[in-house]
Amino acid sequence: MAELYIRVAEDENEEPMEIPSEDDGTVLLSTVAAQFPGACGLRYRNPVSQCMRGVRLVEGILHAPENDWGSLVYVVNYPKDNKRKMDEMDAASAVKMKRSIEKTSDLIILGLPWKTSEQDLKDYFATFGEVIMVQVKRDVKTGNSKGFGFVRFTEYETQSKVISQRHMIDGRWCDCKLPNSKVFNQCLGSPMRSRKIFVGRCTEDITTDELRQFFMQYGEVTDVFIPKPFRAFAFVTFADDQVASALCGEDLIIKGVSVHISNAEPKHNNSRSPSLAAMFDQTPYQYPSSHV
DNA sequence: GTTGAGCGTT
Repeated sequence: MAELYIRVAEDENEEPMEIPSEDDGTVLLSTVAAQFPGACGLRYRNPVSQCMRGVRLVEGILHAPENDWGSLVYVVNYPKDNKRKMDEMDAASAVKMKRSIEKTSDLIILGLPWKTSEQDLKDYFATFGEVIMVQVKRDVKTGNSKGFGFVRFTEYETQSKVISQRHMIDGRWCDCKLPNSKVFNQCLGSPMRSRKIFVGRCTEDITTDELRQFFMQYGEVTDVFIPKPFRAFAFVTFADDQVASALCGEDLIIKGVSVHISNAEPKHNNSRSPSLAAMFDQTPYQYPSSHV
């Protein structure tokens, strides 16, 4: 599809602005946000049904309905807590609620045969339900399996079933459990008022632009930082601390990689996380009063 | 080129 411009407006009755598409016909959310700061998506009125329809958004990329943007006017979506008069807590509690009801987690698989590959894992676990991520942990130098890995399912019922039994994989009995990091996270108390999140388990091919485009869907992103040289983590700062705290504890999938979101800790700090310190120490962790 | 309880390059 040749490069073209699509018509975007704040509101159906406002004058539209022309916004460029990419070579493949998609439109980047970041392009929209450049003109409409805080935008998190697009919608349009379907000429046939007269209903508003949402535009497909995958990892920061907006896809044309029916592969053709046409001459329709697309209307900007904003995060609910920006536009509507919602209670202060709603954005955060909505995510937390969703998580507590039926949110899947990465599961650790212990005892894998050395030869088992990610494809083997995917083939095996697909018999239980839809798999959205598998990993075999390997020695970075030799590439040899460390004998354990991770799996993530779409459906919570699938996860429950998989946890409830042992698994014969390539001739060995393996256990699937909630990883320790998860168990601790469930004990996390009140979130701190930080607008910055720590994005752990990043791979080297994930760029700052991709992080920005991905996290835009949750709220306005004001900063992305990736340490160099590569250290497998990044920081993302939102305009709204509610968005940041709502994401803490989540495992999100970016470019097929499961990254882990936690609160960005203060720089000078002992190696133990606040939640661990709070659990094992008598003295509660003191959150810093001013922290960006 | 080995191994067999564990926990994902903060």
